[in-house]
Amino acid sequence: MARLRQEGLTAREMELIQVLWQQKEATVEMIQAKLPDQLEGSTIRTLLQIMEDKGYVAHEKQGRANVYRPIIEQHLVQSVALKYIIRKLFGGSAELLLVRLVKDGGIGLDAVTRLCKKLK
Amino acid sequence: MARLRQEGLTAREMELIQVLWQQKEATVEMIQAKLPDQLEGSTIRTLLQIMEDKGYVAHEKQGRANVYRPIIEQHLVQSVALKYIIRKLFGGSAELLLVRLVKDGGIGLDAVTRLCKKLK
DNA sequence: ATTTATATGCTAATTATCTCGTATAATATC
DNA sequence: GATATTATACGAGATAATTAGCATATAAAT
Repeated sequence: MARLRQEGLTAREMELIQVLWQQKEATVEMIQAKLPDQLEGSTIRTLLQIMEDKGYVAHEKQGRANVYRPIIEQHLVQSVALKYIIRKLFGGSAELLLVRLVKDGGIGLDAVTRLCKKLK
Repeated sequence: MARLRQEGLTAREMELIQVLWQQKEATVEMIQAKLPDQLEGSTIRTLLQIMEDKGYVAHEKQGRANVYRPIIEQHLVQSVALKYIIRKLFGGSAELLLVRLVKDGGIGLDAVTRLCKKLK
């Protein structure tokens, strides 16, 4: 039976591709070392395969190992995720999200101010 | 075997509790009407039961129907979601999230500035 | 060239999430 | 009080996500 998967990245897949964004490219072994949880190589390989099917990563052989690299820009995935939670949890208001971010202390007010100046 | 569930809200559960936040309280039927997808009442009831077990909603009988209400504040769930995607997609940097938000045009620079002043 | 080591690709199991059917209980109606 | 109605609670199956075992292939070493 044909496995039907969601088009987007799952939670675990996001963890993997984040490593790829940081490292530009990586082998299974390198990814394994960077992950928060300890996963078997075969597990990581399965996920990479799925992500490749979905069109998020590509690989080429180098020596006997596969070297994987992301083929989608990080900011695209970020944008999609942001839009999603703004709509689902903040009633469509990005401003409310920002307010929440500041109030939570996730970002300092000075940091916001600094950003304002830099982008002006 | 004892079903072990994650502590947080799943995607579908968030949809339901969103309705409860908006309506303050609601019956299964009311929730059903507000949902984007068409779900059977029994499905919604199952989800509500799970959410009640997790401690997110409570209910009381009114007539023959259960009336459900959220017992967790919306901003708490918002915070958790924000932390989640900051960690998963922005390498732990809330600043980067803000930059992306502005660059995407999700929030105007003037709005950020205005917020800066207001919170100062 | 043969051996050794190890990464791969396949397959399958496990866990989690989502969904609904149906028997039961509770309410309303007559 | 008997009957019809309808929401509930339970159980269970379907779908999706996560995980890893293992036979095979192949690069590297001698």
